[in-house]
Amino acid sequence: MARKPADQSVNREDILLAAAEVLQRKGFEATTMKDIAGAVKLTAASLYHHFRNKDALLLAVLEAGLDHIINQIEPIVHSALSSDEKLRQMICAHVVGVTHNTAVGATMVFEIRSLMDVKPLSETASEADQRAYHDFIARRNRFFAHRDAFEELFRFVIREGIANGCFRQTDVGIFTKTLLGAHNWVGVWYRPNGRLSGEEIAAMMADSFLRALRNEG
Amino acid sequence: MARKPADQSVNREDILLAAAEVLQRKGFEATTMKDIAGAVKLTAASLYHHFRNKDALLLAVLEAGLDHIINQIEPIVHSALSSDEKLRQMICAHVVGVTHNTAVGATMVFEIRSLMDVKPLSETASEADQRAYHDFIARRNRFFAHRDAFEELFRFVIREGIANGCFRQTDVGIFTKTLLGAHNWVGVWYRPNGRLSGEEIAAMMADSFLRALRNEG
DNA sequence: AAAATAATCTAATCGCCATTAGATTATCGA
DNA sequence: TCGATAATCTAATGGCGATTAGATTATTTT
Repeated sequence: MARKPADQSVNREDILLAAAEVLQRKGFEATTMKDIAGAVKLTAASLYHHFRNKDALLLAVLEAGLDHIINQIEPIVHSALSSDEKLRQMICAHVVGVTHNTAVGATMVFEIRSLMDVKPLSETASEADQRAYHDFIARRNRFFAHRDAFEELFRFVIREGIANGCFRQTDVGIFTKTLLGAHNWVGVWYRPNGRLSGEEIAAMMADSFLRALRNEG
Repeated sequence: MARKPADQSVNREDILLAAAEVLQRKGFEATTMKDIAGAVKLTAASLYHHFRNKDALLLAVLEAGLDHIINQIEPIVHSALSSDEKLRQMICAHVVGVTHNTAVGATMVFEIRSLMDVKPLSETASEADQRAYHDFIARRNRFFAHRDAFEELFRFVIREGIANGCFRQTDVGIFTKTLLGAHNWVGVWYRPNGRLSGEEIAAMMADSFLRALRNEG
């Protein structure tokens, strides 16, 4: 059967973490396979043992990051808390998540475009390449859908809060975009040794957005 | 003396606008000189008549975008309006600016990193290259300073509003980052034929942020 | 019209980078 | 210990893309 991986060999997850760091620093297009390989002390060729190609590697980084944050936020949505407390916790979880791994956070923000313009398959592609390509596209579309679902979690709670009178009447779509834009941007400017911790920043942001949303009185 | 440019020849500004559009669509690293040249019906080589190299072209795009938005916002800061009215107008001007030219807006957000890792000059560089390089670096640093000054306009008005009791006590730095993150993100999701106009979106966002900031009562 | 300069082109060059081919080495299960 | 498979390596390949060299064409000034 499958052999148990040796302790000193590099595994998929090591590569994903290192790749996120490099991708944040240089951006997808400017990052070479050699850069990523170097970050885990491999040669570029060795990466192809773990990932089909550069696009697949990027997608894997993004998937891992998205899964992680969704797993943190979904339970809050389905809890028995009040809508405003839900939203507060969701904002904190998201912002703290971004500050705890700015690499993945920033990659999620900046490198998604690179997924969009994957070059079409050449005419003369083998059967196997065709299949691999379609698998990739399907997987990518699943990722985008997953990403929309993430945003929908926020919309859901805001809608709920408006319905039960906790929040004022407002345009849910715009408010959600405003919220997520602010969150995403944290990954750009946050510095681990800065004046404030991720938790402090998260609390302040949650405070502001709840003031913006809560009903008067 | 300098010849007056012919009407049918492509000028600097045509190139900047076209370049911003291409850069938004593909990102700096993925954009080739040929792409940009094609957008104004030139060959790649011809671009070098107008710009020293690709980095200089990017910098010129960013400078133009930043100048434009600063020119819109600076007068508001120095007007006689109340702090909250100033902030409302600044938010609207910024967001509308972003929606009116998403190309420049998104480029400002996404491509600045490319300016940061400009490769250092090779050892064997000519006198002229040395000078050109240092000019470029100086110009880039001026751009970054200019960008900080833009952010400072918002901080200034918020501080002022807190001082005169118009706004609640809050962390000015964090609030400003929150605000600008939300604004910048608009360039990512806004679509000209979407449900709402840039002006409508701007008004809603300004409304939310002013609720977040205003003193109670 | 002649000289000067601006704008553009065609045709290299040169290097880098994703990807592949084909070993080689390490680890595990039997 | 043997065979299988995983993990890694070295050494191409093939193409693309920024940049340059050197014409060529267009426009303006005198």
